[in-house]
Amino acid sequence: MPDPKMNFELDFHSGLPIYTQIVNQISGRVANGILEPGDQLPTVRALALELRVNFNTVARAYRILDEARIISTQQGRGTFIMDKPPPNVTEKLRRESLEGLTRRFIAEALRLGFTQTEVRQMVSEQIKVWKETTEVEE
Amino acid sequence: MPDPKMNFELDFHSGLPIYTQIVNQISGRVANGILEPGDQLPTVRALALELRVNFNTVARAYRILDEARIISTQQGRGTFIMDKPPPNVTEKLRRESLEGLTRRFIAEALRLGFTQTEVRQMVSEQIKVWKETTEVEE
DNA sequence: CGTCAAATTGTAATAATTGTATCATTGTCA
DNA sequence: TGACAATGATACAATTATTACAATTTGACG
Repeated sequence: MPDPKMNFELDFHSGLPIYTQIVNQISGRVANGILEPGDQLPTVRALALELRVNFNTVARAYRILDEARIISTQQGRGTFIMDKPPPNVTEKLRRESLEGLTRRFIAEALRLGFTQTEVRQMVSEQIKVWKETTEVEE
Repeated sequence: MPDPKMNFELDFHSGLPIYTQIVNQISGRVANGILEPGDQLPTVRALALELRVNFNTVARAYRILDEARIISTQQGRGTFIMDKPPPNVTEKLRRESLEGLTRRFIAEALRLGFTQTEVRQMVSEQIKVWKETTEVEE
């Protein structure tokens, strides 16, 4: 039985690429709350079968959604809706959120026996790496 | 009760295979002395249950660690930490462990929409706070 | 103490499921 | 026609599922 949350309507004559239509429909369902964090999406092959398209096309859509951090694709496990990024919340809450995340990271690193210097250096290094691999940012 | 030495954090979104993450986290704890020679690791089935993965995946990680002489798996008995690897190896393992931990933190923070600058500043701030509350360090 | 059965632990093999990577084909449009 | 995007075909890697098995420990029982 096809997933009721997934009854897509593809328009093969719209000129819009199929993978784009899949991306739009999934992200739309996420935005509407029909798909919620943790929900598992159909496998690339199952959805491809349902939509009568090649599974590579579905995989391409999933990859785009994965890069957009909307879903999480996990080889051998499946694909799942990611947690929503924090809604537009007050600057105070935003800061507290980051503070908690950072405190847990620091505490864990120090608990594991790393020095403050090591942690600082690694953070700088990894931020630099991230910047290089993601082009423009901030 | 989960083993306090074993509170792993798997990142199913990192692209790194699960078994690799398990290998890195265990070898990192060994390199840092959190896990000491003779310590018993959770059984493959127990750790698999805790991490919500198949026990074959844990067994694969244990097998790799066993071949690297970091742990000793003994059928019917369990798995135990072997002697600490030589310093040049532990240094490598230590670094890789911290790198993984840091990458997960940075990825999560940036995913939540924080900028690199915000992350950098918060890390500096929290390290300073930690230093003040724990007196001597390093 | 000695013995045996059950439980526990790691090992192994195999198949199925899932996403990934790469290249080939098709089709559209300038 | 030629270039490029979209799609298809194929092979591959990671994980899961299932099952069976061997070594060891544990505990009951005499």
